[in-house]
Amino acid sequence: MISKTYSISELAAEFDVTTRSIRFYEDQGLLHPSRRGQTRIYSSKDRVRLKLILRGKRLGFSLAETRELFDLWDDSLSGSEKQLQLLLKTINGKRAELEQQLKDIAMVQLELDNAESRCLEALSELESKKQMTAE
Amino acid sequence: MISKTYSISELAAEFDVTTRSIRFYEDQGLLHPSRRGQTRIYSSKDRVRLKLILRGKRLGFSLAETRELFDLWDDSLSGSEKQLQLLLKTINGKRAELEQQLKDIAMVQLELDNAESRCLEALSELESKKQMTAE
DNA sequence: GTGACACTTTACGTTAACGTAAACTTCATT
DNA sequence: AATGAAGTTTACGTTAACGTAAAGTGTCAC
Repeated sequence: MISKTYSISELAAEFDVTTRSIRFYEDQGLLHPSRRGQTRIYSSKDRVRLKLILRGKRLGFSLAETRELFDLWDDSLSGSEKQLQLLLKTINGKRAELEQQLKDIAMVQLELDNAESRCLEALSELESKKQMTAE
Repeated sequence: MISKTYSISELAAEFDVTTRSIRFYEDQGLLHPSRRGQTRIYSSKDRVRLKLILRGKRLGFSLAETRELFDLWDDSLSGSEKQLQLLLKTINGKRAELEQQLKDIAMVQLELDNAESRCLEALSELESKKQMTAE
C-alpha cells in the first residue's frame, strides 16, 4: 500500500501558507520531507506536522518551541528513561501554559462582553436622540 | 481623593517586565503616563492597560493589534455611530479569534494527553524489563 | 557638596519569521 | 524546439519587540 503524498504547493494551498514558509520550517528542522531528485515530497506524517506547527503558531508558540517538542517526541522513541522523563516534564509544562491561556481567554472574553454592552448602550442612546429630533 | 500612582520600576517589578519594555509600549502609543518633570507617573488606569497588554501578548496579540483595540475603545467615547459600529465589528472579530484559540487549545491538550499516555506506557515497559534482569 | 541611585533620552544592535528577487532545473505542452 | 508552470537554491531585505550601551538629569542621605 502506497500512502498519499503531497507537493509543496498542495500543502501551501491547503493550509494557506507560502511555499517559502514551508521550506523555512524545513530549514529550521521542523519538517523532513523526502525527495525525488531535488523535488520535495511530503508524506501524511509531514502534513500532520505542518498542521501542528500552524496550530502552535496560533497559540503563540515559537518555531523553536515546536521544534523542541518534535525533537523530544522523536527522541522518546529511543526509549531512554531520561528522555522519557524529560518529555513528561515538558508535557506538563506545556499543559500549564495552556491553562494560563485558558484563563487569559476567559478574561478577555469577559472584557469583550463588557465592551460590547457599553457599545450597544451608547448606540441605543444615539438612536433615541435621533427620535427626539425627528419629532 | 488622590488615587494611587506608580513609578516605572514598581510596575516593572510587579509584572516582571523591563522598564525598557514599558517605555517601548509608550513609544508605540499603548500607554500615556503623566509626568512630573520628565519622570513618568502611572495611574491605576495605566496599570490596567499594562495588564491588558501583557495578557494580549500571552495570547499572541501583537502590540499593534492591542493598540488598535485601545484606540477603538477610546474613540468610541466620542460616541460617533460609525466608530461604535466599527468597534462592534472588531469586538466580534476578536471573539472569533478567541474561539479558534479555544479549539486549538483543546486539540493540543488532547495531543498532550495522548503523548503522556504513550510516554508512561513506555516507562512502565522499561520498568518491567528492569525487573526481568533483576530476577 | 558629593556619592549613589532611580530616572531619563538617544541610538545602534539583535532575533525570529518570513518576503522578495535572481538565476537556475525539470517537466509537460504546443 | 520553445514556452510556461512548478520546483529549486542562494542571498539580501524587512518588521516586531525589545536589549544594551552611552551619556545626562534629579534628588535624597550623609
